[in-house]
Amino acid sequence: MPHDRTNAEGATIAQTIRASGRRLTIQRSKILDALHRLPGHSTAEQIHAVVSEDQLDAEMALSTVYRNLETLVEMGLVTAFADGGGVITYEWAATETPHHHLLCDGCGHTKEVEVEALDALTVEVKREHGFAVDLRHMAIRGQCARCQAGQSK
Amino acid sequence: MPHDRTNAEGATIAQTIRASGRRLTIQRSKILDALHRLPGHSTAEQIHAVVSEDQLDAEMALSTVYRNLETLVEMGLVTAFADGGGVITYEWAATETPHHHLLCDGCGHTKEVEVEALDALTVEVKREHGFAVDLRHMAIRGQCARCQAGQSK
DNA sequence: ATTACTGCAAATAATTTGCATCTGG
DNA sequence: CCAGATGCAAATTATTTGCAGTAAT
Repeated sequence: MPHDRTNAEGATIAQTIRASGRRLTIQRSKILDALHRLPGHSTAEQIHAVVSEDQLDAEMALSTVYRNLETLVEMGLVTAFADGGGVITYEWAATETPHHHLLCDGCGHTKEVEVEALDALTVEVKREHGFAVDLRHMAIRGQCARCQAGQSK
Repeated sequence: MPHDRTNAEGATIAQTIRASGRRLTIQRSKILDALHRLPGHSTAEQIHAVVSEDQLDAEMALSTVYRNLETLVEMGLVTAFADGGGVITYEWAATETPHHHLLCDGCGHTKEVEVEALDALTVEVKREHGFAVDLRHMAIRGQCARCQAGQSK
C-alpha cells in the first residue's frame, strides 16, 4: 500500500522505522500515507477519518492514531502543533516549503504565509538566548484585515 | 476590597464593568484582584487557588473563575494565551511590558524575552497581509540551549 | 518466539453547560 | 424587582492509559 517513500537521508521510511526497533504495521503504514497525502495540518480525528475511509478492512482505533502520531513525532517524521484551542494538529515533517500561520482571533481563520522577518527573528533569538527557533510551529496571532474593519466578533 | 483601579481610558474598572451591563460581584472583584496581583500568566486553577486563599468566606466555584475569565477576555481587560498543552493561561492585559515566550519543546520550559525582530515582523505582516499581529500571544517554539546540547528529551 | 502494536473500554484533564437559586443595581 | 451571576453537578472534548490478545520481524 505505501510505496517506498524516502526521507531526508535517502532511506525509505520503512527502513527508518525498522531501524529504530519499531514495526511497520498496517495501521502505521496507513497513517503515514494519510499524513503524506493530507495537505496542511490535520487533527488526529481527521487523520483517523481519512484512514478509515478506504473501508476495506476494519476501522482502526482512534487511540492507535494518537499513539502512532506520538511515535512519529518522536522520530521526527511528523511535527505536532498546538494552536489556540487545546487541539493538536499534525503534519508531515518533510513538507518542503516552510510556512507560518496567521491566526485571526476575530474569525478564527488561519492563513499560511511566508514572513521574511522570521529569519531575522531566528538569528536574533539564537544569538541572544541560544534558543533554536522552530519556525514550523510559529503561530502568529492577531486580527485579519476583515475583522479589523468591521469588528465582526 | 479592590481599590479603584483605572484602565487605559482612565475610568475605574468598576465603571467599565458596570457600563457594559455587567455586575461587579464579590467573586469578579476577587478574580480581578488576583489577576492584578499575579505576575505573569496564570491558569484558571492558579487564579482559583489565589482567590480561595483568603479563606474568610466560602470558596468560589471553579466554573465561576472560568466564566469570569471568559467575560474579562471579552471585555479586553484580560488576555488569554494557549501554550503547547491544552492549558490556557490568563494575564492582566494592562501589564505594561510586552514580552514574548520562548517555549522549549525539549524540556517544556518557558522563558519570557524581548525580541526586537518582532517589531519588524509586525510591520511586514501588516504591510503584506493587512494582518494586525498581537504580540502578546506570540509563542516562539524550539529548543533551548540546554536541550540542544545534551539531547535530554 | 519475542515483544512491539492494536483494540477496547475505562480514566484523565481541562473546560463548559444546565439549572435552580441568589444578589447587585 | 429582575436580569445577570453563582454554585453544584453532570456533560463535553481531546487525549491517555491499562490490559489482554494479535501480529511483525
